[in-house]
Amino acid sequence: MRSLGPSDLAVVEAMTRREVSLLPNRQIVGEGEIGLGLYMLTEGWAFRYRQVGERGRQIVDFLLPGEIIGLQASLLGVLEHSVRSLTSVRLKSYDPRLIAEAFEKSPALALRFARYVSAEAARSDALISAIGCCDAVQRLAFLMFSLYQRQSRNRVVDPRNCPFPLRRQHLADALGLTGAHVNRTINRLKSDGVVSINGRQLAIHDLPRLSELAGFAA
Amino acid sequence: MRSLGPSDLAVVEAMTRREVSLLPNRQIVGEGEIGLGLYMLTEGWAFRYRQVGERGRQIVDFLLPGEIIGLQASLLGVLEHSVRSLTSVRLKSYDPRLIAEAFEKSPALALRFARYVSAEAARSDALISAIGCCDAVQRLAFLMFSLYQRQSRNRVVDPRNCPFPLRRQHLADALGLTGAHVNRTINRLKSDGVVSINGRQLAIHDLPRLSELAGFAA
DNA sequence: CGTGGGCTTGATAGTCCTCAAGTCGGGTGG
DNA sequence: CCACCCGACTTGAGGACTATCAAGCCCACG
Repeated sequence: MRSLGPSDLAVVEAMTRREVSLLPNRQIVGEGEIGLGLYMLTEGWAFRYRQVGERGRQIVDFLLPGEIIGLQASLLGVLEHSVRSLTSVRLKSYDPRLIAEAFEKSPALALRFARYVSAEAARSDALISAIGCCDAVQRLAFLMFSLYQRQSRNRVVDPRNCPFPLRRQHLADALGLTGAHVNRTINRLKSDGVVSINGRQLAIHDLPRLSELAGFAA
Repeated sequence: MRSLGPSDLAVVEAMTRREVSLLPNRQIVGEGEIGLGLYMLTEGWAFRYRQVGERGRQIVDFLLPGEIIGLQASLLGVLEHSVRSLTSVRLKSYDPRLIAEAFEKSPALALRFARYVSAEAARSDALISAIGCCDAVQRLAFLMFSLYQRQSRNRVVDPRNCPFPLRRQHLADALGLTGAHVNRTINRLKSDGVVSINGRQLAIHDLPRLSELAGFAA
């Protein structure tokens, strides 16, 4: 993707508001919010989710540093999901009118936004496939591999020591499983020598195997 | 959404190619394709899906008349899924460069495309939630209700006689179930007086109940 | 040191899958 | 017009996978 020109950046600058920090597990945007929020996650992880019924929570995507929060909502004008911080995070806040402004004045920026939304959609589609067609081992492998790969795009990541701040319950809520079963499945992956989790780090012992289980053709 | 101006339509006109008809269950775009296709579905239904492993097929979305095929692929430049006709269809074909052209010359059109992709993404997210958190009855209710509602947006649809060209296997592949279990579940919905399927028509006997089961707050 | 949340583990049950056989209906050719 | 045929639908029995519930453990934290 081409980088943006000075005029594109000026559009962004004009709409930048302030920067805030949040503790883990705080609501960033949600169904209770007034108006639409538009943010960039400058540090830390977050996740997008939907409340299902009274007790069910479906995590739809994880958000990594550098990614945008609230783009879909700003485009559609309605809030179909909520976003929470997973770790401590730092957010840059923008005026949601930035979107409309970009489409009017900065085609390169608008195209970026559109591609960003498409990429999110592609991730959603991949998650649907994993949940719809795969068993617990494959689902976990899929999520672990995806998150490893997404982190690898921005910087070099040691597969044996990969940041992985998700708790069992996050994995469960993202993959349509229960915390208990996620745990059992992680044990199996560990005893099979594929991956292990220590604290908030993921250690990938057999990357080819993981990617194969994840459904990314070996 | 505001309607497009004459200059927007001119951009579309210039990129319009030809119109084609296809029989049911034909590949429209797929992993085997050369280049990216961009189409509008003028008549009939289609579905977007991903091949998972050797035998698994996950349907990610259904496409109704008036909807666009290949937008995500044209934006990202890669094909993450395939599209097939569900019924007989009629397609208008466009030059994929229409996308880039729109972003350069027609902000209103570009915004439309972006919103379209966002809406698709929102549907994907909703499907994730249904598959991840709901049992078979709720998943079926969700899909039936969604498709009824989408059709209702364009024209008046009789709930007792709603077009529904999906076979059991399509329902199964979309919802992460098997054809056999879809069938049993449909029987239960029928004996509970919620909906019934006759040929290619869906008859909704209890719309409030269906929407409640589907997770759309009663 | 007490406390609480997350993790771990076990027993049990339910949902859904697998496999397979039988039925139905629509299209085709004689 | 009827017999045939194939694909889709239907139904049943048994089994696999995962949920549910509950208890104990461990560690971080106050």
